[in-house]
Amino acid sequence: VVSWNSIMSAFARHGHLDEAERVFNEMPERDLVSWNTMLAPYAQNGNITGAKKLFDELPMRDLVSWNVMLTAYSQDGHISKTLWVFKEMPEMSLVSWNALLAAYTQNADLEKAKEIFAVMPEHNVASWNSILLIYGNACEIKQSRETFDAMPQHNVASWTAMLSIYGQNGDLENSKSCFGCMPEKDLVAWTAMLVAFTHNGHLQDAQEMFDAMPFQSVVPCNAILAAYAQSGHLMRAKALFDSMALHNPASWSAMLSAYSIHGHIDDSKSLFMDMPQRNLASWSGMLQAYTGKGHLEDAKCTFDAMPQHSLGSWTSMLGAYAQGGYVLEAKQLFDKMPLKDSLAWHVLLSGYAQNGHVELARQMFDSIPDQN
RNA sequence: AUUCCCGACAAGC
Repeated sequence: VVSWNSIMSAFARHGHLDEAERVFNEMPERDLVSWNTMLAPYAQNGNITGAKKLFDELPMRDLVSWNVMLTAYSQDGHISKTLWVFKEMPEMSLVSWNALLAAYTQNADLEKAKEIFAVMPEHNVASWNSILLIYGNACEIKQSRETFDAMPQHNVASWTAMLSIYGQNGDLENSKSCFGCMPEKDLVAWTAMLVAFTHNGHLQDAQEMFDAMPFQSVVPCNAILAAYAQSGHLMRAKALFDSMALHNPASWSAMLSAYSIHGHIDDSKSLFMDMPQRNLASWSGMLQAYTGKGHLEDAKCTFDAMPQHSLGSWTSMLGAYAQGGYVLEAKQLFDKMPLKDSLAWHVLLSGYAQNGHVELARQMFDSIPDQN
């Protein structure tokens, strides 16, 4: 069984889930490890429903199975579900506590995270890493650094987290020195350094990282692709996109939104048609292509065809009507919005104002709940 | 390296 399990997990590690499943189906006998090996990728890919479904089908469950389920929720920041599983599980380990802690980190809930950290029976590097991250996400760089200095050990994740935090705050020098100090550099570390460069507008340095990187993966490709795309190097971005062996949803949406933002509607459209699956970001990207150029008919068709809407898609459509002077349509759409944030009010109001509907604008202004 | 915890990627907000 152990050999079969090893083969399975090797496939799963490299993303060949279909192969892993084939092995699972073919093996003469299966133990809990086999089942858990099948379960884990669901959590790692953020497929909560898939994880839950398989979890419910498990013939037996051990601590690992429960932990996998716990992290499936935790990674998505579902606090209530995470807590529910945490309370439901028959026993828990340090891993379980860390997963719970990570859920609060996802939610940027510093107070709760500190509370959990204080009550958990023991800590390891992963627990400390969560704390330094949560400070970093709250822009408490000093606290983050103090945590880093105070923790008993560091691993690659600690160094990489610190590197990214500096990068997010524009401190490239410290990012670079983290990268230099790391005893071991893996794919994630390299990518984090690359991203620190792209997010701070250092395309050249990013490209050098990319070229020097001893690993290859879709993630760093996406990062550099997005950097080129955003800065208007569309040909270069497209060439990179075409050369990539693998595309994930992030690759598609980086490319699509670049076309849309820069007004290349036809390219947006053909890319959109080529997409193997479309998520909310894809639809929004396509919508943005039309609204940005005032193609109201196409925009509306796209909007109506969307399987789901976000606040952003509503506002985008609303803005297109308002900018085009179609205040009636704008108002109708506005009334249908299930949720109206201040941006939506603002967009509609500006639409009235810019098109000379002073009286309507005034009436609208008076009915705004939050008039700042 | 038989399965579980922490760090990297797109876009909107």
